[in-house]
Amino acid sequence: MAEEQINITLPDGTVKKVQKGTTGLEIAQEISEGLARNVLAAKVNGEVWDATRPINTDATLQLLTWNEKEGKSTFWHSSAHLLAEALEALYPGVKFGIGPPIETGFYYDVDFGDKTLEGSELEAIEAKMTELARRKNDYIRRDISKPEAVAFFKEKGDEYKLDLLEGLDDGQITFYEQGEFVDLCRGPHIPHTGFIKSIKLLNIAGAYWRGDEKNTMLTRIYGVSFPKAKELQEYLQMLEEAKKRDHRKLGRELELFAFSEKVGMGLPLWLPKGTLLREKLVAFLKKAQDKTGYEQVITPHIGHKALYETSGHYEKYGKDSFKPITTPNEGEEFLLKPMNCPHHCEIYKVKPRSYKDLPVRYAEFGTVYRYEQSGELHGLTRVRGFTQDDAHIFCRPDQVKEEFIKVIDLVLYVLKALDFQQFTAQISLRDPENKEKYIGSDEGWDKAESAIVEAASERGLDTVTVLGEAAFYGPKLDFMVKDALGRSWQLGTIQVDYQLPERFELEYVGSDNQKHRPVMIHRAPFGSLERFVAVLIEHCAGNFPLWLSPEQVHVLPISEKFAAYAEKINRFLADSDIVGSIDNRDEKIGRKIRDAELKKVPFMVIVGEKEQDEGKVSVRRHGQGDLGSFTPEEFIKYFTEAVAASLGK
RNA sequence: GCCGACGUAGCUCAGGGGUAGAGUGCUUCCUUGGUAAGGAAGAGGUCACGGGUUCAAAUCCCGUCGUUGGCUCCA
Repeated sequence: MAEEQINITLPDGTVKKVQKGTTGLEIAQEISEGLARNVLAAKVNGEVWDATRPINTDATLQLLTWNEKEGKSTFWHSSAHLLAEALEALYPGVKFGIGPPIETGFYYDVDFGDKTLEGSELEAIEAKMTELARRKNDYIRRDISKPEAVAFFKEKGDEYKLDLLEGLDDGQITFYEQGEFVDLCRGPHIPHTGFIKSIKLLNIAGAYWRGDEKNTMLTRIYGVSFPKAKELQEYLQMLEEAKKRDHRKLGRELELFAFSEKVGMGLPLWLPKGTLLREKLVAFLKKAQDKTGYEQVITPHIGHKALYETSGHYEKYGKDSFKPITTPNEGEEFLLKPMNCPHHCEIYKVKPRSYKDLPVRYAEFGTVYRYEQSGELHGLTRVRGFTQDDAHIFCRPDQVKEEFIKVIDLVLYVLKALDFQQFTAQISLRDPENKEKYIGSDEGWDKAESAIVEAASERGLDTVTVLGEAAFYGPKLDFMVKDALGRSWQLGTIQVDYQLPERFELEYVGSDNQKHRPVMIHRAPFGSLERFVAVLIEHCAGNFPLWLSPEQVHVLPISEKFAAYAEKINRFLADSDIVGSIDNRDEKIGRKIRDAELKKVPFMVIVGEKEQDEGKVSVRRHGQGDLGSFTPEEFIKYFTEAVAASLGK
């Protein structure tokens, strides 16, 4: 019987005629053996398939290798199955949750019953995985009926897989099998385990089944794997490098901030250099805000409980917050300020407003306190006391979009000035399935959400939209930036709010002489100074832009004989607003230079006999070395230009 | 808050049932120097805290606190 032929279109446009039922891998073999050895999966008509799955219709085909993102994730997904196989071999009777690939690597959620898995056991599991990988077991896909699948996992006693099966339709269910291990899985997978050459199980964590804290906590094992041993080494080295940028380490080394058990967890202490850095950031933003019509206000650190009851924050967060502060007056309760918006609403209300006054923009570097869960605290990125670069814009409904766009521009200006090239603009909307989590009318929400979407698209932002990430009173546009280890943090945020003006009964008189409700825009370009500084430290590895550096120059006398001249130079620099200090330790110049380099001080000014006689200074730049001899005036000029360059980036 | 790991000198870490060690930093002295570590001496630790086991605990066990990797949360 003549076999049916199908047309396979390759990415370069060539069309191959092959027999129906040919696999991606077989086509790869026709192209070259070398390619076939590296094919992990096949993208058939835009869908990622097993390379070994027969193709039965005309199709476009892209062969996926380690170089493609989908190739990697297929590889890691298969690695997760390999982990499960090893676990089942070593710990018979364990039950499995889910085991997906992640951005880098994979994990598997496992229920070990009463046993706790210790970190020391990971090595043995890795060894078992390697052993199983060497067997080059095929990953075999099998369609299975729902009753059969249910029977299989009932027999096995795996309630998690049964739970997953409940959500699947009969006819859509597939099993994958490699070696002794069978899993409920949509696939796709790599052809066989032999591709997995190098495995590292990184850590153990707890994770709730289906992400719900009411459910059982499973043991999550994170790992990463590679087709070559060298790549694992490189990856581990990259992790080591990333650790060097950790803001917690650099914060200590550069004496920027500290924590104290006695003060309390999550309550950062800003050291002099950190404070200077922070104040420079504040001055920078204030200047930008002054130009765009903001007015600074100051509000107290506590407020009547009733203030937050009005705003709705107390109902939403009261249980899990710092408890109210009581007073000698019976029944009087104040809350430590967890956000500035209610205070700013009250400022808006100090006088009647005309439509001609709007928008008003109240800005405050407002320190707030939130009782974050202890397990959430993390360096400066998640703390219990922090300062928001907050502002609230009160405007007419017809001004919302324009104001929102202006704020986007301000945020982009800030990110650009600090050289954050890579960020994600995330539109955070409410979860339509869980509307009870939010306050206010559908109408207000719809208006707010569309204002954000329109403003973002008008500015051509490349956005991702996430449902369920909105604040309880309104949707947000969040600017996300990654830390050294690739964890995403929200920095800037802009929020449109129709609810608080309602709750605080904010009004303005329109041109029709009627009372109207203004709209509120909450915004913070840094987000919080704490988190921003943390991410900034990791971003620049402690080498701050010159204008921002809390230690711009070290004056290094060759010996104490030149202490007076060094003092004179230092004063000269200080008069030009250069932040500097003299290293007058009894050390050789080589040592002083080394220490200044390690402290990442941008400029070193070296003064000895030669300089003193000539009335000059020798200049050395961090990471660049000797720049030669300058008169003090020449150096100031050079320095000033360098500052301008660091700002203009 | 939950699961795991960790907690020894300011910092980085070694050690480990018989009352503590290195490097670095710090102090003092010598040295007065030329572009990434000069030399010597000294001070500094209830081995996070509280219980328990033991003749004996920094070491083993339990609890607490803190840090940390995740989960959940994030106004």
